[in-house]
Amino acid sequence: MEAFDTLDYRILEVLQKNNLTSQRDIGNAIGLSAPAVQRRIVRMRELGMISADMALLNPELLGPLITIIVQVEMETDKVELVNKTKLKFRQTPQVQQCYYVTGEADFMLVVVVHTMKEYETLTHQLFFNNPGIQRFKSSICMDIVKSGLTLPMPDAVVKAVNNK
Amino acid sequence: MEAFDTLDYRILEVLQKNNLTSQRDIGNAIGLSAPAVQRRIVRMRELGMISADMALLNPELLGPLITIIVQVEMETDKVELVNKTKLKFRQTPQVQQCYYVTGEADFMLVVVVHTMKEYETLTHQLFFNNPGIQRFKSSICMDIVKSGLTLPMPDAVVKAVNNK
DNA sequence: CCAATGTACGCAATAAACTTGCGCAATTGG
DNA sequence: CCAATTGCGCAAGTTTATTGCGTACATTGG
Repeated sequence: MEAFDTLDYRILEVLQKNNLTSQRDIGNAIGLSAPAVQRRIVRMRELGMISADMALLNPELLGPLITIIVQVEMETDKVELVNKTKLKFRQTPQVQQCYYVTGEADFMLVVVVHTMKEYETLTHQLFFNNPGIQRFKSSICMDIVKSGLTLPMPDAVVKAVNNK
Repeated sequence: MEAFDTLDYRILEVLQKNNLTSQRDIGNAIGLSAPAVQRRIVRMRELGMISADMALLNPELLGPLITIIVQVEMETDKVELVNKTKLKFRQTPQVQQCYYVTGEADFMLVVVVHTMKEYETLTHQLFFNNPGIQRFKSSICMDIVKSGLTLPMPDAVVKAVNNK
């Protein structure tokens, strides 16, 4: 009742690549009926294993967009201040991703804006107006070589599929 | 025939958040019939505006996963070598995202692995075995504060929706 | 100015996919 | 050994997606 089994992972593997795959097709691929697949998917949604279903858009066609990787360094590591900063990043639409990391920088951000002017405004909002932030370094993206949020499946699943 | 209009962008805005939204619901939201929405979606898929449809999985529940941000610095900027390196990154499943950027580093990678041992093996494959790579810096992710690939809509669209 | 063309729409019908009820088999626990 | 639980497949029911068709509107060319 608690955990997920290999069949679940194989369903996830498919949905992660294409969540419009019909339950019938998934069923055929893994040896289950469509309703069985459906019930597993519902369950995985309820348990939060599948957290969202989204369409991936093409940045090239959506208009001129600038992607910037920002490394943010904080003055102190006060928990309260860090949490407040996290919240701010989370709430900012232009911040596509935010990682709290070890090393020199404290945060790594992936920011998407329409213009450099918008980015400048954003830096004021996020960094200059924030007392806890010491420094930030921007790396402009010239090429999105690869983009995705695909996660690797547990080793056991990978093996099971390869041995088929 | 060529471009996209405001209605298209509003459809994209919805699908980007939840691509399981029914065409009827989208239609009601923007004042179109379901078939009209359907035809626009088909067209946007054909033109590559919608490049994929995927389920987002929960890293916490999928098992122990380690996310690492890697900054890669190359020795030379020879086009040939850069392209070869891009290809290698693109083909590596553990590389979730790869950005070719300006600044100190040449590449920014988001890497996801099951164990540090796997990461060590990966660094050998990707970096030590690659003559063009001078140095790389790893930042271990302690918290995925925000994750997504949502793109901002053209300003005109945003305004149009807010004024409704 | 008026036809001809193309494009996008809505409605209605069809097709496909999802969802649910039900009975059965396998496993688990008393 | 029996009752309870779990997950399955099948078949029916429901919703959603897709397609055919006629119409409206804008653009173009005579």
